Amino acid sequence: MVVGELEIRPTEYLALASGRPLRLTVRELDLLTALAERHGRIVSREELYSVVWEEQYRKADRSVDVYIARLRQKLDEALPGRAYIHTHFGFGYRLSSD
Amino acid sequence: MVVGELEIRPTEYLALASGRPLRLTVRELDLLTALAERHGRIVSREELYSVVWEEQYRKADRSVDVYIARLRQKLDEALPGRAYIHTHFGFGYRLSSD
DNA sequence: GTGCCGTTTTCACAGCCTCTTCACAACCCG
DNA sequence: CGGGTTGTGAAGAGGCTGTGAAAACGGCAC
Repeated sequence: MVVGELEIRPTEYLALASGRPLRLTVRELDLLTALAERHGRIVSREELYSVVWEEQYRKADRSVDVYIARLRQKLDEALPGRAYIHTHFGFGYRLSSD
Repeated sequence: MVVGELEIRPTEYLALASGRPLRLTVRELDLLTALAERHGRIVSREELYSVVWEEQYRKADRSVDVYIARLRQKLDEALPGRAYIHTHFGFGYRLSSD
């Protein structure tokens, strides 16, 4: 699965940025995978939470936001200046290479 | 849902003008969706308010008017010169492509 | 069991964005 | 004209998001 300079191989628990492996935790990789499977689309917190955490989203839960922040940090370390994860206020997040 | 050069996909939180995504807020998208679902018909403020705000319309509330103005601005940026939202004095608003 | 260590979850606060309301201008119609 | 209706910029309040840090959790070695 490829999005811009990102390549994700969920079956190998592996994510690459410009060919270099990212050091991600399980949750981080699951979240990135969920976004990558839906790249270009806006995905709600509800959908992300239900897919990654495999349980009903409790409103006011901030887990998704916290992990989005961590992914952004790691992606920015690997690929400075690129903005892969976009926030859509009131809707959710979107992964894309532009 | 298509009206002229507008395409609206509420389930994806997305509205396109000539294929390009519009940057809308939640309320703006809800209002545009409500108008699009009724395109070609005159829709009263009461109806728009009850659908989008999900509560009883208080007369003299100007929220609908303010959001119509914002939608017009954003639609005109995306599709200059086109007039999609028409005012029917004393009755309400109507969305159409002519 | 106990201690360690990396991960996950929760909390708190700051900053930002949107929504609502207001005020005044412009407009419509008798 | 005159009175009601609509257009719209601006501002404050409230809600949403970003994020560092603390607390809770869980696996592993001893």
